[in-house]
Formats: sequence, C-alpha cells, structure tokens
Amino acid sequence: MLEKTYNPEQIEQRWYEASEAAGHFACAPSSDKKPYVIMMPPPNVTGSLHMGHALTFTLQDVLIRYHRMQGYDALWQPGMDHAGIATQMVVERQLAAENINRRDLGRDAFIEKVWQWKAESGGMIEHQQRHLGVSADWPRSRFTMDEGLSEAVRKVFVKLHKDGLIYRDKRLVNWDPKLLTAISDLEVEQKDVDGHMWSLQYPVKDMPGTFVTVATTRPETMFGDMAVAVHPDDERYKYLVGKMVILPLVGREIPIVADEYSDPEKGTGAVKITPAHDFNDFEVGKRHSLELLNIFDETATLNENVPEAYQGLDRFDARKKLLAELEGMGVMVGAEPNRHAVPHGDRSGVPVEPWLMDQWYVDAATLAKPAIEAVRSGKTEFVPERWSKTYFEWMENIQPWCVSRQLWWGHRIPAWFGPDGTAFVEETEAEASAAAKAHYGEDVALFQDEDVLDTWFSSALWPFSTLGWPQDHSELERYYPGAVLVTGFDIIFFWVARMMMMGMHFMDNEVPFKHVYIHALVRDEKGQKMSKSKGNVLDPLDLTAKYGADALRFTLTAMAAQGRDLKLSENRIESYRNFVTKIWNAARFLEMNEITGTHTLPDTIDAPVNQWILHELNQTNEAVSNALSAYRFNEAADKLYQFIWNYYCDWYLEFIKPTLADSDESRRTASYVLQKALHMLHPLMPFVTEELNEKIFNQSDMLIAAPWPFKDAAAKADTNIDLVIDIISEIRTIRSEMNVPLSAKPALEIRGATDSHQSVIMQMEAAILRMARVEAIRFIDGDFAKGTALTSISGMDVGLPLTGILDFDAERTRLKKDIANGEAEAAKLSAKLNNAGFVAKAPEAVVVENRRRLEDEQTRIDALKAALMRLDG
RNA sequence: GGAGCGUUAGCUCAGCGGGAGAGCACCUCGUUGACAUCGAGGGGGUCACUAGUUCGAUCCUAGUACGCUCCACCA
Repeated sequence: MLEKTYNPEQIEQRWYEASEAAGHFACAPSSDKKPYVIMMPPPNVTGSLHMGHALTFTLQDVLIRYHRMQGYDALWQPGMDHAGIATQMVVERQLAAENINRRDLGRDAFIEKVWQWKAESGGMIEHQQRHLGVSADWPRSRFTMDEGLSEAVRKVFVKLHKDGLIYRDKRLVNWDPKLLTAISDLEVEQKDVDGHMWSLQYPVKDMPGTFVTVATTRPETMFGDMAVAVHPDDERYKYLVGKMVILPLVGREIPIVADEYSDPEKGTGAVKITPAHDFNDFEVGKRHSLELLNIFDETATLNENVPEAYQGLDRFDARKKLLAELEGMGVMVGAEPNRHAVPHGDRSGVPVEPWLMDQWYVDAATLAKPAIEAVRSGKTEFVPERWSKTYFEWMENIQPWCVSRQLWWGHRIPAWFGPDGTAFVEETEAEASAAAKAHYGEDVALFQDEDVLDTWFSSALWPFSTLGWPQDHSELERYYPGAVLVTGFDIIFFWVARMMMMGMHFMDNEVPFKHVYIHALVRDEKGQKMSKSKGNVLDPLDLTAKYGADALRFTLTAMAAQGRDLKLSENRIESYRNFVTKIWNAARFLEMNEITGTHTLPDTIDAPVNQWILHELNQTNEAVSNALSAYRFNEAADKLYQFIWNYYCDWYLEFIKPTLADSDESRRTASYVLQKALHMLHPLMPFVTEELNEKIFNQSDMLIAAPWPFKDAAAKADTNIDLVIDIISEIRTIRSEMNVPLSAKPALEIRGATDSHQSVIMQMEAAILRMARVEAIRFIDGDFAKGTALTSISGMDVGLPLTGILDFDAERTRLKKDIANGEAEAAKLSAKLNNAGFVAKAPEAVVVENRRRLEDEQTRIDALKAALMRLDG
C-alpha cells in the first residue's frame, strides 16, 4: 500500500540512483537513434546551486528527458568551468586566513593549492544538481582545465594567432587595481556614485590674468594631463589654440589643442586631456601626438611621475589632499555635487583604472562576421526571437576582446618571448624554441608569457572541445552541432556570442547549436536580481527538501513563460506540491480498488466516459508535445496540471466510481490513462512518476526509458460527456444557491432530450445520481410541478422538484440573474450579426458559430422566462 | 543618448485579432473510504490611457503615463 502522503526524500534519491545505475543518463553513440544534444553551461567550480541554476537545469532536463522518451540518442554534456578569477579569489581567501600570500607561495605551489581545493571542495554543485534530478551523462563530465580541453585552448590560440586574429597590442585596458589584472569590457560594471564636478583653473602661459577652466570628476588625474582641448569652432577659445597652459603644482607646460572631441555645450567647453588614464583622452592624445604619462602603479597608487608629496598615496587619498591644496591656491574654483557613473570591476567591486599595457587581443570583429551571418540566415535561431536583436547590436559593434589576465589560475598563454621581446606563439615550448632558433639563428633562452587566458576563452570552445576536438573527430561528427543551448540573457555576450564565433571558425562554418533558448532570470519576491551580495538568495535545495524536487521542478517549468522574468513565490511551489499529492492520491485510489499492474486497453471501448477521457488524453498528449517542441514550458505544465486534476480526478474518476467494480473496461481505461499521464509528466516530475509507475503499475521498465509518443488510443471526440458535466454542474449550483440540504435527494426531471442526449444520460445514470445527489432521473413530456427549480441545458429543460424546499424568492432572483446574463450576451451577439460588415467579411465559420450561440442563448432565455412565469403563476 | 521589456481579478502571473483565464487569497457549504496538501458552489476585471487600422482590438500600429532592464556615456 502507498503511504497516505507522498514522502519525497528517500524516494527521490532511490530513483535517481537507479536510473543512473541502469545507464539511462548515458548517450548511445553506436545506436542508430537520431542524436539530440544539449551542451550544459558548465557552472563555476566554485559555484553552488542557486535558483537560476535550478531553472536552467530543470528546463534542460525536461528537454533531455522528453527527447530521450521520443526515441532520440540524448546527450546532455555536463562539466564545470575553472572560473579563473572566482576560483583564484576563493583559494586566496583561504590562504589569507592562514596569513599566506600567494606571492610568498609562488606560482607553482599556488596552482597546486588550487587543484587541491578543487579536488576537495570544488564541484559541490554536481552533487546538488543530482538532487534536482539532472540526468546528464556524468562520466563524460569535463573540466575546462582538463588536459584535452587545455590542448584545445592552445591549439585555438595558436591557430588564431597564425591567422592574424590574435595579436599583442599596447593600449588602454580596464585595470582592476584590487585583483591586479586586466579585465574585459564585459566585466566592467557601471555604477552610479555620488561625487563632485570640480572646476580647475589653469593659467595660460605668457598671458597673465588669462585662465582656462576645465571640469573634472577626477582631479587627481591632473598630474597626468598632457593638453587642454577646445572645439576648433569654439569662438571663445580660438585665440588660445596653440598657446600653453601651466599645470598648477606640477609646473608642466601643456598645449591647448583644437579637437572635435571637446563639446562646446559641456562645461566651459574646455576639457583636460589625460591620455594615459582615459579612453577618450587616449584617442585625443593619439591625434595630437601627446605623450602618455602614467601616474599610477598597479594598485592605483600614485607613482614617481607626480610631485613628491603625492607619491605613494592611494588615488582617493591623493584626491583629498590635492583638492585641499588646489583650493588653497585658488585653482579649484568650483565644486558641484554630481551623481555620475563610475566603472567598477564586477568581481572586485572597486573602480577600474584605464591603464596602458601590453595585452593579447582577439580580433572579435572579424570572427563576428560569420557568426552574425549564421543567425541572420537562420542557421541558429534565438527563442524568443527578439534576443537576436540584442545579439546583432553587440556583435556589430564588437570591440577587440582582451583575453589576457594577470592571474595564475587559468590556461597559460602559449607564447614565449625571446631576449628582444619577440613573441613565439606555439603549442609547446619545444616548438617555440625551434621557431626562435629559426628566427635568431641560434638557441636562445625563452621565457613564457606569465599571463593566463580569460575564462571565457575556454568556455567558447565548449561545444567542440568536450567532444574530443582536436584529437578525435568521431563524436564531433555525431554530436555537433547541438540542438539547443539553454541559458539566460545575461550570458549572451559572455558566452553565446563567443561560442558562435569560435564554432563557426573552427568547425568549418558550422554553428554550435540550432536554437538558443533564452529563459528568464529568477528574481526574488521583490523582483530584484538574486545575488550573494544582496543576500536575497533562495537555496533551491532548501526548497526541494521542503516540497520535493518534483514540486520545485514543476513550479519552475510552469513559471517559465517566454520573455518575462519570474518572481519566485513559495506559495506557488506549495500549490504544485499539492498537485504531486493529488497525483499520488489518484494512484492510491486505483490501488484501493485493486486496479494495479499492467493494463492494456480493450480492443473496443464502448462507454462514452472512457472514449471521452481517452480523447482528452490525446488532446493533452498533442498539446504537451507541441508546447515542448516550441519551448513553451509553462503551457506544457498547465496542460498536464489541468488534465490530471480537472479532467481525470475531478470528473473522470468520479464518473466511474459507481460502476467501477463491474466494469472491466473502465478499470482498464482508468489504469491506462493514469499510466500515460505519468509518461507525459515524467520529464517534469521524474521521481514521483517513477515511483508510481513501479508501485501501482508494477512496471520494471523505468519511465525514463519509456517510449513517448504512445499509440493512439480508441478515443472519440463527440461523446456528449460535456452535456453530463453541464447537467451535474447546473444541479450543483442550484442546490448550493437554494441551500438544498445534502440530505435532500430530489429526482432529476428532463424534458426535451434528444435520443442521443437521452442515451448518454442513461449510460451515465449512476454517476449523475451520485454526483448531483439526485434519487432518480425522469424524462418527462408535460409540465414540471410547482416548486421545481428549472434551468435550460442544450435545448433541454432540466428541473429539480423541490416542493417544500424551494425558496420562491431566491429562485426568482436566480432566474432573473440568469436571464439578465443571457440577454446581455444575446444582445452582443445580435449586434454583431446585425452588422453587415461582419456577416460579409468575417470568416464563414465565425459567423456560423455566432449564429449558433445566439440561437442557444435565445432558447435558454425562453426556457428561463417560462420557468419564471410558472413560478409566479 | 541608444535599444528592449512590462502595465490583465486583492497578490503572483498566463493568454493575445472573434465567447476575459489559472494558482493563491476571499465568502458559503461539506469529513458518504483516493485526496482537508481535499471536495462543491460563489464573489471579484471599462485587460494603464489616447488615437488609428479592422466587419471586429485586451491582443496589431502610433503616441502618452508609470515601472523595469541592457548597452553606451555625460570632461
């Protein structure tokens, strides 16, 4: 016997282990099935499962399980990302607790520590994914720092370098003075901060009493000023162009230059130019051949290029000191409070400094071209489609991708420098040495580039590096490209775009995936993005412990409507937990009636009620399949919910209860339908479905491997069961509104039933008696007795004789309300039908449908009016 | 500054050219063996506003208001 309520805990674990042990998560490369591939976005090795993960993995698991059942060779490729900065920070923090600095440790020893950490506590997330039911092919799991994947990284880097698509360049980078590394544009986050706009007055040389006033939010960069720019057309300054100003405190003479970068509308129209510390100024500097004066060291502390009193000061301390001094000198002539955006490192949270350095760059603009074309031509489609626009906008304006990072944890850049700084980019040191020998004509000592690659560089190769490239191409042939990439929009630039670029370039112009399904972000109940720093993170594992993994999965699926972020509410999870309980109890019902074991349908189905539920089953099957094929997850969930709760439990099981003991057909149909419902439910709720499939239906074959679609059953569309539902509902309403006590069991009188109506009513007699709580059904010709509550259903007059019970006033009110509703509806319909344009131009079917509705409505109104008159007469 | 999204029942959200929906909450009734994590019934919405297209608009177009997001940037 099943327990009274479903208890997920042990059951989930048991089924997860059983399905994995049976090999159902594994792909089948040698089968003749069609492959269906999803590349799992590899979570950070430092990561733990958050709600966004729970959503994305649930949706992917639904797709994988669904396609597996559809007979595909499903490959869900799992793995983990080495997450350069994040992981290095974790390990550094641990070392800091022991008062160890990574520099004291040395590079090799530090990396050793990281690997150690990874072995011990990395990858907790896989453990958590399993709790959620993730059915990935775990033995295939890859780590982006694995030897095979590292080889792919080296190969790609070298090849791109040879193609001229990776190059070394000296330009301004976003420097993170806390993490001490360059970061890419994407890792920079603009944050509004309250600051000031300070105005500084620079004296013009040889023109006593003449000043140029510039405005800045960063006065300390003054030390690096190399010019003042004014607009060439700005009449106010024309006479000053070519003159020099004297930089206060420093004494350096810098030119006033004419440059269109200067906006006459802004501030005073004169702008200070700090070429070494501002991206715009850098460009101005290039145009005017200005020198670049770097005033910071790597920690954004002022260096020897500033007056001695400021050397060694942190940038913010320097600002304070400088402002005081400038104010005293009368140089600072204005200070307006000003809220403005300041670029911050997304990991470190500190303002980044534009800093001039040598770094490695990927020529993203060139790689982007085929990647753009692939989406434009539809080889890869975004779902929802509008995200392709986001993709295009970014790709068409893409900047060189700075891929070198001054970190230790990551793929070391395969570049070796000779004594004169010449770079030799090769996959191995031996090859580099050989190239160097050819270059210099003799053996020379080389030293390898100290830097590592941006984490996303290896992630970009994920769709083919995990399939054996570059060593082995056999899996690539079978499993590349993937069917769909499932991810959030926040990762389109970081990852999707780069996989597209690398995939197109290295896989013979073949896209890495056919579809990109962009799901919503999970937000907290206030609609805020969940993040550790905000402390509003909900732990999915707490929720699975509380409500069960099936309930959480179903909730996320049901909430995953396209195009809108989802605010997770525990209420909703609770209601879907109740749904699990409902399914459980439906199964218990079968069990109590000894309808267990395997059941096939009889060859012919005679009872309308069985034909009806089979028809609804088919409709649901079709709707769910269509919904999942179109990534309309919420629709699939809704249809299943509705079918099982409203159709199967609320109506069907109640219908068959009275005759169940005697009807083999109903017993077999009830069993068959629930079993098939479990099939359809399985991708969303893998655990409770397996449990019931085994316990109730004695199936030794697991649902995870069961075929779907199943054979079309003996369904029938026009069973008139809807009529029976209407009768029962109407009678229930009357009873409720008339306060008919439960103990009262009047007869049910029906006038004007057609033969086919009469037939289905008689076949459903036992159910109607029970569900409407009536003692008999009588088909009559004459008048209803006085004191009969009346209604009209599908052209029949349906009466409930309530002599002695009926409250005439209440009945009058009820009828009047019903008539009023009917008349309002009829008025709308006739207005529509009296509109010549409607009749002429609307589709025939719509016109016919409206006519039919009007007729029905009028029949009903007439019947109700007659009932009202009889009441008064 | 550029782009996008949202505004539907008290709350959270589906739907989206032809009869306004769900879950939760609310009101009434109910414990006859699947289920009170439940059953039956009910109340509740000029689908933000304004114009347009259309025979017909919650749905399409344009604009307005409010809210939000992303990108770029304000010396």
